[in-house]
Amino acid sequence: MPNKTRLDLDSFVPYRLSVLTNRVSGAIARHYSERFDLSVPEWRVIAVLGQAPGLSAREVAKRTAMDKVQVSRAVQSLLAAKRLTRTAHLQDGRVAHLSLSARGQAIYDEVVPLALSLERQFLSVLGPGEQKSLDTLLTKLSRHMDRMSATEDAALS
Amino acid sequence: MPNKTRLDLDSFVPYRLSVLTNRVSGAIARHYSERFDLSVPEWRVIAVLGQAPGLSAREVAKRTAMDKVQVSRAVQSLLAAKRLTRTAHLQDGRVAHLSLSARGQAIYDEVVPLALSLERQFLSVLGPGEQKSLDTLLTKLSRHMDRMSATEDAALS
DNA sequence: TCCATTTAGTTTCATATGAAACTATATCGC
DNA sequence: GCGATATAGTTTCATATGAAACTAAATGGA
Repeated sequence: MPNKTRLDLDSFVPYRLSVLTNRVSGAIARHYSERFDLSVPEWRVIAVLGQAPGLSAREVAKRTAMDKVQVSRAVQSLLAAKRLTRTAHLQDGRVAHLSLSARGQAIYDEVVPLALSLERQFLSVLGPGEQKSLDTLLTKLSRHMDRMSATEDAALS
Repeated sequence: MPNKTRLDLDSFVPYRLSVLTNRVSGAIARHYSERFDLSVPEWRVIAVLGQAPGLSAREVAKRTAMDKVQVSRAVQSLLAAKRLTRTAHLQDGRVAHLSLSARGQAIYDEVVPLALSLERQFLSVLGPGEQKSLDTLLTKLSRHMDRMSATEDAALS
C-alpha cells in the first residue's frame, strides 16, 4: 500500500471500521432492544455479569470498556427493573457486588443465542481461514492501540 | 472456529470491533478536535467537501453515512464559523451547494496529513500482506452488511 | 489518632444525538 | 394547470452522553 497523500474516506481505514462497526452494533442492538427494552450499556452489564456474577461496578466497567458513569446508570436502571441484585461488600463499604436476578438471567439466556447467531450470520461471508485471519488482525490492532495509548498517557505525565 | 454456545465478550467479534473502533476514532478525533475545535460530524463534512466540492447536504449525508439531521447541524456550525460557503442551486430551490471556504480549506489541508499519519501509525503493526488482507475483509464484511440490511428492509415492506 | 489522599460510586450540568414533526420547494398524475 | 405526493433541509423535543464535582468509605503516614 503506497503512502497516500490524498484522503479518500472510502479507503480510510478508521472511517471504514467506524461505519462497519456502527452497522453491526446497530443491527444487533435493534434486535435485543426491541425485544427487551435494553440499552447497549445495559446489555453489556448483563453480558458480563452472566459470565462473572458478583463483580463490582468498577470491575464491570473495566471488562466492558465503559466508564464508571455509564455503568452506574445502566446498573441503576437494571436494578429498577429488578434485573440485577446488589449486595454490600463485607469488608469494604464502598463496594457492592452485582449479579443477575432471575429476571436478568432469563434475559441473558435468551439474548446470548441471539447475539451468537447474529455474529455467525455476520461472519458467514468469510471462509474459516478468513475468520481466523480477522481474529488475528483484530487482536494485533487492539494490542497495538493499547500500547499506543499507554505511550501517550506516559508522555502526558 | 467452533460454534460457540457461551458468550465471551472478549471473543465476540461485534464487541471487539466496537472497542477497537472507538479507540481509533477517539484517538484521531482527539487530535483534530483539540487543535481546531472540530466535532466528528464537522470533520466528516469537511473531509468529503475537500474531496468533492459543491455537494448538497443530502449528498454529503450519503457519502459520510451520517443522517441528514447530523449533516444539517454540522453544516450550520461550519457556516457560522465561516468554514464553508453555501450557494443556492440554480434550478432547485430546496438544494444548496456546499464548499470549503479558504478557512475550511486550510483546516482540510492541515488535518488530512495528520489523519493519514495516524492511520499509518495504526496500521504499522501489520505487515503489507496483513494490511491487504484487512482491506479485503473489511470490504467483504461491509458488502455483506449492505446486503443483510437490504434484505431486512425488504422483509419489512 | 487524626489529617491527607485515594478509591467506589453517584449526581449535576452542559452538550450531543435521533426520531418525528415541520417548512418550503419540486414533481407527478390527471 | 392543480391537487396529491415526494424530497431537501430545519426545528423541536425527549433522551443519551461525558466531564467534572461531589459523597462516602478506606488507606497511609505523621
